[in-house]
Amino acid sequence: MSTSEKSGYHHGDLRAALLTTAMQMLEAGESFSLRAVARGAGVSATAPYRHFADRDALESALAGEGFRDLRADLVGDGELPASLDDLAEFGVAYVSFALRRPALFRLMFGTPCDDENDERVRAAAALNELLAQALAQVAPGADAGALADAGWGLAHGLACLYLDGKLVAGSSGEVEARVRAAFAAVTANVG
Amino acid sequence: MSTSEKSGYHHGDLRAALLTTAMQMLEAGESFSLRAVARGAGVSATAPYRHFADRDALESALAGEGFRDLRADLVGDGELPASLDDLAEFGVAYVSFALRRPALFRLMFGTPCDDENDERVRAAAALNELLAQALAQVAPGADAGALADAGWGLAHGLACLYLDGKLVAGSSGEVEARVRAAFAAVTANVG
DNA sequence: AGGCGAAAGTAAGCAGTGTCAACATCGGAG
DNA sequence: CTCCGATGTTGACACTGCTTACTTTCGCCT
Repeated sequence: MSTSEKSGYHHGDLRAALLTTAMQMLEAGESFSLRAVARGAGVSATAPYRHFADRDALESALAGEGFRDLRADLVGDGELPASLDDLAEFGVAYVSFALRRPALFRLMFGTPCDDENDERVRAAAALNELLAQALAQVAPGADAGALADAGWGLAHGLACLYLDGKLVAGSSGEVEARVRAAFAAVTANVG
Repeated sequence: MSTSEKSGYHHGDLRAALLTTAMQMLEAGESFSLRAVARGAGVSATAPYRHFADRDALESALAGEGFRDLRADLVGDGELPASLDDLAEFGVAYVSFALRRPALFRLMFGTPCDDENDERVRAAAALNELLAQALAQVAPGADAGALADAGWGLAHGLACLYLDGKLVAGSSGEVEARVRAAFAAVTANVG
């Protein structure tokens, strides 16, 4: 009870509270409105405008969190992939993230990106760099750029297609298996 | 002037007119509203409800058109790909479609799919089947399913990433080149 | 301590949206 | 010719993002 509800008028840390409730709505349901977020934080409809320029700014902040979380998921055990098999696990983790937090994933990628939000751009760039490093380490000989594009593209594409139900699998275990198979089919003799 | 404006009250072929204006808005700007579409067709705000259950139904119909158009683009010259190089051209065409008609592409894939729209589902399935056929023909020996997943996933992922600006290229020619390179990096020794 | 400016919140309101219910109009089958 | 069902219209409701103007509170300076 350090940074919360001090007086009833001034919230204490509204910005964080708004991000939290917005993220919860994203995880639970699907869409959210600024007004609903404000309501959830127990605050008037226009209060969020003291902390976010507009709806897009809130969404960008959430997307930034999303990129950091995704990066954390990918790098989970703290090691970059050292082999092509490890690379496939990157893909599996990427797709799992998308399926586990679909609304967030859509927010991160589905929206036309306003490239004016520093935090969001930086978080996305960090993710990009992580993938490039991983790829370069796995296949030092090959065309690193093209391979990085392909790796990210494949993971991202599978994530989107499973998310949209364009590709269908019964269980999450089956999804993982098929993602591994797709990576295997393609990395068969690379490097 | 065969199927248009007969009396001023009854439109003649509102459903088609709505789809046309909605598609035009999609091509030109970004988003559209049911009301704006109705306005564009010169009709009251609620008239569309005689032809579409709700906004989603209109969007699904547009998405259906999109899937058919995409299929036509991919199969343009009338031939399925006979080699891996041809397959890369599939990917190039896929990405080009996404970049040429971004709003439509987002509508087709970005929206949580309501799988109750027959037309849309059928159109998407047709596209899926086309890709599977193509892949099976190119690499008859390999794991056809996994390869089809990988091919579609790679094309789709690159399309999304370029569309969102997560991958950046100066000209459309450069995009094409990088898509080809990504496919090449990955299909190097497949089959 | 006290007061004062800025920060953080509220209230009222505008334009726009998706959708519903009730009403108007017209073309075509009987 | 008449009437009925398909097609369009009007009006309204609840909701949204956002602006403007007002109020409350915090914290710093003297």
